[in-house]
Amino acid sequence: MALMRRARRRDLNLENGQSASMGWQAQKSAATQRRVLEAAIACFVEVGYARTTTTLIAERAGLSRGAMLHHFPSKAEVVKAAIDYLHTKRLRAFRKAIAAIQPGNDQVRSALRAYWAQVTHPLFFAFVELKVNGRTDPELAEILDPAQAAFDEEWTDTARELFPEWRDDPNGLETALDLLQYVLDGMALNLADGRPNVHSDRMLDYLESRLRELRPLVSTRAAE
Amino acid sequence: MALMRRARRRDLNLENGQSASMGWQAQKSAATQRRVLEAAIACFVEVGYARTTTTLIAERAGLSRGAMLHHFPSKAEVVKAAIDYLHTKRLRAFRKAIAAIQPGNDQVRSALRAYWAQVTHPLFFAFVELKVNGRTDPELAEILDPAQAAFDEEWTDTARELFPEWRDDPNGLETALDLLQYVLDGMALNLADGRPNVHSDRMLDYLESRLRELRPLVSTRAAE
DNA sequence: TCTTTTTCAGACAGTCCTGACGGATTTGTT
DNA sequence: AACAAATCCGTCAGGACTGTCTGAAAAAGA
Repeated sequence: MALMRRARRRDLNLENGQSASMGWQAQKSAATQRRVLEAAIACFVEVGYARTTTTLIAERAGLSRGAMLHHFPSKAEVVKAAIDYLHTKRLRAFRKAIAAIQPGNDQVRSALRAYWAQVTHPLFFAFVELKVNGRTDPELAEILDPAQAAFDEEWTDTARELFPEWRDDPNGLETALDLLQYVLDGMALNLADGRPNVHSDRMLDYLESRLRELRPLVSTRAAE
Repeated sequence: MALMRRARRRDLNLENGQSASMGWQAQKSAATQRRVLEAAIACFVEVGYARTTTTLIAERAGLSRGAMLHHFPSKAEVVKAAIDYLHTKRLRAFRKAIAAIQPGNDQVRSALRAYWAQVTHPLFFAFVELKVNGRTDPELAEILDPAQAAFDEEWTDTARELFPEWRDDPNGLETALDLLQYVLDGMALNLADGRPNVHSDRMLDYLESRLRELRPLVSTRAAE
């Protein structure tokens, strides 16, 4: 039984759609834990990582601190779980956005917009908070780095699938991906508020042209 | 006299080269204050803004907390003064780098490298710390925003001077400047450690080509 | 030399956060 | 119904940080 509880807790971090399979009261536990994690992430976004206290998280989750500390015995555990949760959430949103890209449509533009949406999403701010604080917090970096690496890998794999014509020019593909990432990250950080403006619109157009330019010519280019 | 002290303190924040003009013992005071501010900035870089405590700053400056609180009556004042100090320091370093660019040399490359040096400098991490924490700390943002704006303005003015041939294409110039800033900021953040690698080198080359491309043709282009 | 001002150091109270504990309530099982 | 376990809550001591206070040392002026 204690074994099942542990398993249950693992499940939450990886998936959160399957609540029917287990008929226990554990559902409530899982729901509570999810509430806590979402509250934690919301705190990262709204008050910053540094000022996120266990009191604040519990309050926001509609829970007492004691109750929260029952599910997550220490603050570090909450943070770790929240990072995993955030990571899967970002990845899921990203996959969804990518899956919506049809081969018939303008793939470059779609991928660009998908990444841009990714980066202007509030969750990205949470990630930035963690990343910046991770620079001076080795313990945090240790949790964060794998997540970041997994996200990057997923992204490049997806890109390779989406643009098979780039297969023979890995250097060009890497350049394009780096360019995309750097520009959008830099833009997201400088825009502070996620609102698009004249700078971001112009830069997105410009960037789109450059990516098109970097892309090898496809033999049958019906989309362009 | 108390009036002079105040004036003296102002002077430090704006300039710190002129210690000969005032023959007072105030020099020691100025030196101490400078030590404090440099210690504060070093703390931002090394342990992050959030974990920077007055105790840590004083310790690092080789001072007692009481002594420090004599010069800066509260932590907020230290932070404010440190930001001003950091700002002038970055600006000075930047001006120096720009001034070294000769019309005869490759101006695009030089300007690019100057900005890149700017962004890989430790002081940039301090700025990032402040910027990110400013997102959720209005009081900090209030101090930071003017400094950032001044820096940007200085940078664009310098660029306008340096590249007069861009006068008739303000949109192109803005695009180029935005591109430069976004790419390098994004790169600096993703590289965490300031070390250049294959990604940064490749991107710098690519970026240089794009900037050249954006630049209007100069009638007498001896430098190219 | 004596006085005044400035600079520096240590000690103090007040506040906040964390983690631990004991008890109450709810849920699942027999 | 009765018992066991899980879930939840309030309180506590310990530690850290900030800001204020008092007093000593050093420098300037008379």
